[in-house]
Amino acid sequence: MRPGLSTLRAVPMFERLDAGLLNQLDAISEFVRVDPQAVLCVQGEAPAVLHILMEGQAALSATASDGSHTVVEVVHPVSSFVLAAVLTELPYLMTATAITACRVLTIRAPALRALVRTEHSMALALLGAVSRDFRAMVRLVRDLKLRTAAQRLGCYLIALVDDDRADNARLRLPFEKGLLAARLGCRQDSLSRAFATLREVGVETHGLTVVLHDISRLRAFAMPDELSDAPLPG
Amino acid sequence: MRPGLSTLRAVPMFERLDAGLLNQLDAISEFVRVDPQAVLCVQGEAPAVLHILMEGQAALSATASDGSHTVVEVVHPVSSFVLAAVLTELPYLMTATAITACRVLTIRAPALRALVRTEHSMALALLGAVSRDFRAMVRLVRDLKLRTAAQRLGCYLIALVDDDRADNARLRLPFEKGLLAARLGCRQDSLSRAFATLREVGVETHGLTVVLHDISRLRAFAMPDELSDAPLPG
DNA sequence: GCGCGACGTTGACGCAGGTCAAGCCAGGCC
DNA sequence: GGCCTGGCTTGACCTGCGTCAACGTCGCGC
Repeated sequence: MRPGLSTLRAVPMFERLDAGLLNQLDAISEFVRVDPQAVLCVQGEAPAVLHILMEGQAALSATASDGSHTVVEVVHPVSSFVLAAVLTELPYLMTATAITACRVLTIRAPALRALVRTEHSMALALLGAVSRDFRAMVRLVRDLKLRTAAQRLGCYLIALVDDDRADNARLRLPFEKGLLAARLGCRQDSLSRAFATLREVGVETHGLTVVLHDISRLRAFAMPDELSDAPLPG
Repeated sequence: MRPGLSTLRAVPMFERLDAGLLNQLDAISEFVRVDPQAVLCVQGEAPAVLHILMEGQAALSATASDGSHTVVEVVHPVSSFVLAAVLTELPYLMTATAITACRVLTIRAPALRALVRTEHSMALALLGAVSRDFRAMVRLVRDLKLRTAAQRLGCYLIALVDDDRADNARLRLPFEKGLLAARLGCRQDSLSRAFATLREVGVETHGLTVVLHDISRLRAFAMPDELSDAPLPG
């Protein structure tokens, strides 16, 4: 099914494009439903389409030749993935799997590349998108090397609080802890231990609801970045 | 000092640009010598210039607010760094330090962004460059999570061998082991142990010269990627 | 020759986090 | 009610690697 202009305009990297271009995009796109556990693309294959996740959650994971694998990123709406592979025409570096039921916008790679080549505004839009993706990866590397799982969890919780000034908050995790663990780059067991560690800095959990009793203490423990590129999606 | 067209053409991402554009680039660039230990840009500052390393080695490192820091990448000629920061106009995520004496091409950020906005071919050139950078970061994350230091070292050594078919080789490390350790994302101590581990799969070292007695065994141990985006620079 | 410093190696130790297994709790179904 | 299943937690254990310290080696200036 064609996505239509309103759907395309809901994609941040396309929001500045004019209607003519959106129509061209519409002509090379499909808007599809995807079942949980479905595989959207496979590491090592040549990129056929650009994916933009509109609803649901997907995991990007890498597999080594001995079969061990790791979740590199959890994608939330609305954001694209495998953009760099599509632009360079090089094989996907990761396998994308739907975690929940998803709605995904797929854009045919060769046609998209043609559009980039002819349309300057499209090139600029994608340039911004890849640059932001790149920075997200740099942050990820930095997080993995400089922070413990408990600190990463702390940063995540702090980012979930709307009010910057509040010193305590009650919030609800947007998804199951297994998925949260993947997002934070650790196993579920370790996430459990991380929550246990955070209890000492005033974090209380009951299922998916979390109470932060002392955000400044939590902040001192987790050392979140002063500034982030973009609001955290979930 | 102005770099001149021949220098600009030596930069892979600029090699396809026409002379007019290169002249415009030349007008907004400087070609500078940098002493070892000099700081090229500082994490958290707004990006003033794009850097392109023409000679020497530089380290990109990230620092947490508690002062701990880590080398994210070692840059080799000829490649740019902090491109994404320049394009998004967001603060540098890393600090760049010259490891050896370097020659660096710097391009003023606002003028470069203006050029990107008006010149389609420039936008395309940078789009390719950021995409490749992005993929390099994905590989880095995957390496950190799926391979041990010894395996990373093994992959590195295998990549240094010119002849794919050879089953043994003698080679010389292109720089000191301390720097190699940074490149592989570990301390020098761990690199030493990694070399010790590789002895069991037929790797012999004498100072900077390394002898690989059984590349297929080494390959089985390190599990290098079948395909790489680009030849390894060093 | 001597001392000295840079580089490199090795051993002892600690910590973060992966793995495995057991246990706990809640919901759904019979 | 009993039972199963799936999410979550906990404990025991192990491994990879960072840290610290000691030591070997090479090259340099004296």
